[in-house]
Amino acid sequence: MLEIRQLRYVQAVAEELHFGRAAARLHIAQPALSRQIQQIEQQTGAALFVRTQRKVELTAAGALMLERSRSILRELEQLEQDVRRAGKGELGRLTIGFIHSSTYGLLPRTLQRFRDLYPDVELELREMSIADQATALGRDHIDVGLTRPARYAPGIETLSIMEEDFVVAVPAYHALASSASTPLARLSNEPFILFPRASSPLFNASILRMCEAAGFTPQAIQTATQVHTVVGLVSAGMGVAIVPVTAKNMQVSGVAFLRIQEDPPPVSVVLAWRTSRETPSLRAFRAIALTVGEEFMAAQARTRLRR
Amino acid sequence: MLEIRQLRYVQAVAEELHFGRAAARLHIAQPALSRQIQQIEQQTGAALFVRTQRKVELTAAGALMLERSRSILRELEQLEQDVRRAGKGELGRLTIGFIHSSTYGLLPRTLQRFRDLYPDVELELREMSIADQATALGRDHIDVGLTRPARYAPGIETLSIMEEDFVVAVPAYHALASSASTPLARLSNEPFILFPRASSPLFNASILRMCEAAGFTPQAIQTATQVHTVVGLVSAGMGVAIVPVTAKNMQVSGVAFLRIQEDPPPVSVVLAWRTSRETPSLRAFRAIALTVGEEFMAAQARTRLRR
DNA sequence: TCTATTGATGCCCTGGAGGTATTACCGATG
DNA sequence: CATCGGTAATACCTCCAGGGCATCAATAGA
Repeated sequence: MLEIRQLRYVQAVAEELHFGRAAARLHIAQPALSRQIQQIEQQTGAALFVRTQRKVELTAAGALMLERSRSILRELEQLEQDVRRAGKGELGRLTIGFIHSSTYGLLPRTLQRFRDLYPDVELELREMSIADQATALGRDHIDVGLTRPARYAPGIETLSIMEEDFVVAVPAYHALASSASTPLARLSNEPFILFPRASSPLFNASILRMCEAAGFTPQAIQTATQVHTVVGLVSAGMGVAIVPVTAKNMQVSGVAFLRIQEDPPPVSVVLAWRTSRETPSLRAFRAIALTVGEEFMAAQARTRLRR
Repeated sequence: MLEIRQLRYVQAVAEELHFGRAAARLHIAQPALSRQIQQIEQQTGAALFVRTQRKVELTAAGALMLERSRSILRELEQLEQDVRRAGKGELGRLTIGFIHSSTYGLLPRTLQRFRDLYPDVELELREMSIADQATALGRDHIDVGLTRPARYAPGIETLSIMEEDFVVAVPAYHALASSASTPLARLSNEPFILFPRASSPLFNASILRMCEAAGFTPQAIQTATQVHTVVGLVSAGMGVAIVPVTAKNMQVSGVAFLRIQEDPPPVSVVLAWRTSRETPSLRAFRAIALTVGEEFMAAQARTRLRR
């Protein structure tokens, strides 16, 4: 089979139409080039050049080979570049699972920054519940999940990229609505909108635990899986709720958010991925998500200090 | 730059996912392959394979390289084949000039046979006068001309591919129309349709010469450049003419053709081309045109014998 | 713990690509 | 017409990168 070297030599001679100059351009001596061309001609059985003593001319076969060689050499160069970029994670495809609540801030900012830095990595986005992401990771349906801590199968690695505080959400007309913060105990007799234990075990357990620490068990009047549904129900006046602070970004009117004076443990947003499917793009995505998470937390801290 | 060998090695390992088997397939030893792959990875800075002790897996960069390598290797193989074919004249493009009279038999049959044998040579056809072909050859506008003997510039080679007899054409109602042949002297008082000396010097001179040998000078009542126009005028009853025998194939009714008893020298059809632009396709075309010409002459001879 | 498998490493060898010197060929030039 | 200049081809030698063989290292499985 033809070698790349041979294509480059043919190209040089065909373009210079002069063995000496072509050899100089290739940084080899003229006899070596002459021999290589001869060998190619022998190998293909086709005369590529007509060497009359005073000039070199292309034959039809030579012209064909020049044209095609150029194209192959271009492709090869492109391939090498692309492999290099793929190795650095600048090229490829990343399928990202994410929970709905991350669409309010964390996800869009991460995506924007990632696209700026790695414009040639195709991103595919899939909104999925925490549980669905766990199984999707196991089946390689997604490369990475933007999700919450949970029990993952072995081989799944997680990285906490941000912790967010819980806040209390009350209807705008509620007596507490104008306060900046409240002890949890003040809510002991309020009707609660809670997360169902089955589908949102993390939120459910965290909230029950903090209420119990405050000395009461919240009375559920309704449950809802997604944070934004819960906030919607609060806005409709059905009751109060404890939600992660990102809920503030959801643009639901008629709801006031209050800091919890007991400072209960925050809830994490994590990235989850399969260790064996680590790719450079994934590493890059992790790094970016982490810094974005840190920025969000810094913003949270500033807000807290201002009050 | 990447070498073809490297692409083939990557492809083999990527497809086998096993260094030992891949090496066997490449007819080299496993250590050599391991080293080559390492070198490629170092050269591109991208990990192509993940070697866990029990199995080999592709990375994203490796998958990319596999796919693109396949395509480049295919192209390269195709290139080598095509160059080989171009060298044998089975591929390329041939621009052919031809005189109008060759369209009745010689040209179509040559083209048909050439296309059968060399289906991948593109043929471009240009009807041109003898003089135009001479200049077109000098300017490389055509690769070969199907024409008549003439004075060509130096560097133009010609090959006679067939000789055709002259015959006499008379209107169907003419007294001679039912004869198979005639001596030229019988035409001494007929009105003649002749070829103009300026644009058809060969026919003009040949006809004048044979008439003079028969003892008379033909009386021109009209001149016309193309054979089929001349025959048309004969059919219209304007006079008689001396034309090459191919005129019989022109499907003009109301004309009778007679052999000339003096057997004057025939006229040639020649191929003309520029020596320096000799290509394999051109050689192939010459060979085919020559055999077709011989077949036509054999057919002429048979016809002559039958009478 | 031992064995089998498989990729990596060390060391040597060789073919072929490349270099230098030279030749062969031809056109130009006085 | 002899000579010179330019150019591709040839002869011969060198050297190195790709390849082979032997072996190691790491891990899974019995």
